[in-house]
Amino acid sequence: MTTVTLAQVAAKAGVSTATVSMVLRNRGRISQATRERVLLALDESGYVYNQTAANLRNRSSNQVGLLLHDITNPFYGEMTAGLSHEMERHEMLLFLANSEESEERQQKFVDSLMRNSACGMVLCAARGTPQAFFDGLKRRNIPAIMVVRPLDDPDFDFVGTDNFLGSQMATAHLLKLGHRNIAFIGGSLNSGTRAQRIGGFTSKLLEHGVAPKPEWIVASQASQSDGARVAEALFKHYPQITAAVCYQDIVALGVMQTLRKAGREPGRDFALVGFDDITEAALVQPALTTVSVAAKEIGRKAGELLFSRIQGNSEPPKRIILPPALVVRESCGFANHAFY
Amino acid sequence: MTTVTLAQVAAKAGVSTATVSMVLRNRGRISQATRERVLLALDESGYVYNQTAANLRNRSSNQVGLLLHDITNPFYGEMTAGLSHEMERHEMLLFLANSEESEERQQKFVDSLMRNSACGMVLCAARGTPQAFFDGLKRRNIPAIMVVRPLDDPDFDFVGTDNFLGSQMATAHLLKLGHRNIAFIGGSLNSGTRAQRIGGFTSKLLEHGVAPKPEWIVASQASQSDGARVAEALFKHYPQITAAVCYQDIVALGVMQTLRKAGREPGRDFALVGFDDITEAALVQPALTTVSVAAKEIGRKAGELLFSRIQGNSEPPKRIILPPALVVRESCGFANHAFY
DNA sequence: TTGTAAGCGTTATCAG
DNA sequence: CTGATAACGCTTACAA
Repeated sequence: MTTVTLAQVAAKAGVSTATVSMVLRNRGRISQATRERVLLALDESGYVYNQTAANLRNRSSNQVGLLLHDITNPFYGEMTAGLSHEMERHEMLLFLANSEESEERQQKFVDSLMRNSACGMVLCAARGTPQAFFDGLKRRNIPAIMVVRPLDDPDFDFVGTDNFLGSQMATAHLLKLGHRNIAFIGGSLNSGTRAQRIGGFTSKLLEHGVAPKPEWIVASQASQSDGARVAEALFKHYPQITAAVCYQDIVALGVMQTLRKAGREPGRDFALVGFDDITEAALVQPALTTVSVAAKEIGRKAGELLFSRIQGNSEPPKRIILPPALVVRESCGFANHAFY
Repeated sequence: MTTVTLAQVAAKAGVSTATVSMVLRNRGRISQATRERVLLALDESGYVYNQTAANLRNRSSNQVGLLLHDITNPFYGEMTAGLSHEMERHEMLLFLANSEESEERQQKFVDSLMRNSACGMVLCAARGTPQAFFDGLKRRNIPAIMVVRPLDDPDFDFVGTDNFLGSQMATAHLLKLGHRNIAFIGGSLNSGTRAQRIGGFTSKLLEHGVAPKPEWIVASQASQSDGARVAEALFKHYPQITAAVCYQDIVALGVMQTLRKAGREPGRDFALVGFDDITEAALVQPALTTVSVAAKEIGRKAGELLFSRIQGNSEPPKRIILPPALVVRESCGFANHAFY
């Protein structure tokens, strides 16, 4: 496997490397005749452009990183698809890493990106990442967009959704349907996203004169089984609960199981709203009413913003908050008198 | 942002670049004294290794590509996690691309990998990829591991599961339970994976003296709703069917819906086996008996094999076929007298 | 044990 | 419009 170089193509075409380079990149003025000669030589030689050499020379690159904490979560799968699509449009390559919430792996990935002179990155930082990590990133001076997990450092661009508003919409929906005994199920205790969603939940309850009960706000892991487990304990103590806002769709699916096991049919005997609008939400029976946060769109927007930063856009840091939408399906009953 | 180079570190430490390079890579014999001096200079200067320059010089790289057709499919999410983890162990970076079944995007990604001198790749090729694509890949002479979708080209390494055997296990299970009128539901018509699974299905039927009925083998898209739709038509024509092997778990979930709609309870009036063992399989009611294919393990194994190829392992192409396992749950009745 | 210097394959500057 | 040639930052014979 001999690699064909520009010089070899140039020799073959009887021109200089400078000329070949210019033809390749459509720069400068090249006569039609030589251009064709070069193109032919290029074609015949089976030349493959060496991006590494170009990057070294240009002190630049076309590679960006994406750091997630859990790629197996369908939400992040969607987001990755959106970002990947956007990067592809710009002929950029996407490095992927999965921190699995390990701060060490996260740091290693970022270091690796620096060594490989990536030109930017999109991060959904591991839970509990210390400020030092972000400070280090700033010192590096490389475009970095934070996504999904809210961050209070105002120096970074951020793309996410309005958790507060989404949760308010879900809660308002249940209230309009007449529910008063509403629980909030799911999320981990130290999650900022969860804090925002709980904020939306309780504020909307209060707005309607309903006092939030702390005992009815329970955490769970991001899995169907843990959602089911947690809901079981909750409903045993408080059978008067008739509705719930769930932190995530997968948790809502678990809650559905628990309800059925107790002989209560979701959508008839109990109203349930989820969060995320994952694919399964539309497919399950009854179809899950949920707050859609457009994961793909977050990926796309993050990609767009990252690209503009790479291009040199130096406006002050932005916070792009995508509006959530309430997707009314069947899990709160077949009522369709919700106007918001 | 001035980039610190080896030369600058060398100057600072009062040694040559060769010395710094050797210290950095723990090569050659360096006296303890100078090593320490260099380490100090390295530290004080905030030096960042330039992998690009090293790669150019070495005509190598530490970057591999992963091409999928649908990253939003949970199965591939799992697989990606397995591969990513394995690559990380070897300090390699992973490029990700999502072909969305587009042959053009797939080709673009591979070309891009070549330009960036990736040192290997893992591919789950788009459906209907022409042989020319694979031939082109061979000419490139770069380690490439195919995964999941069976390929009849014997020149490539392959990691996947034994669809034939898995399907046989599922079918045998139903036969042992006494079923004779068994359908096969799901998969797209031009899928090689499906062909293998159908092969296992029919061969096992024949082994037990049951003639496979072509009308009872129906295709569907990879969604719960289409599984439901397809099953509905099937059961209307052939109410005598009492069991089914499904191409995928999600299809099986759709079939469950259809059964219930017709007043038949899965696990009691009808026996159902799925394929994939997705998370939902364990959680649905009745829990789905299914063939497990260990997506994460496929990713891990593919990574392992790729790494060995990159290291120069030139044994003939391998086919790593991970053994499927029948996970008996409740959707075929609560019988537990299956011994295989 | 350490230094010198010639590449790796591009790009860009400057002549011609 | 085209050609020489000096970088880009690192590695590695080969010298010293």
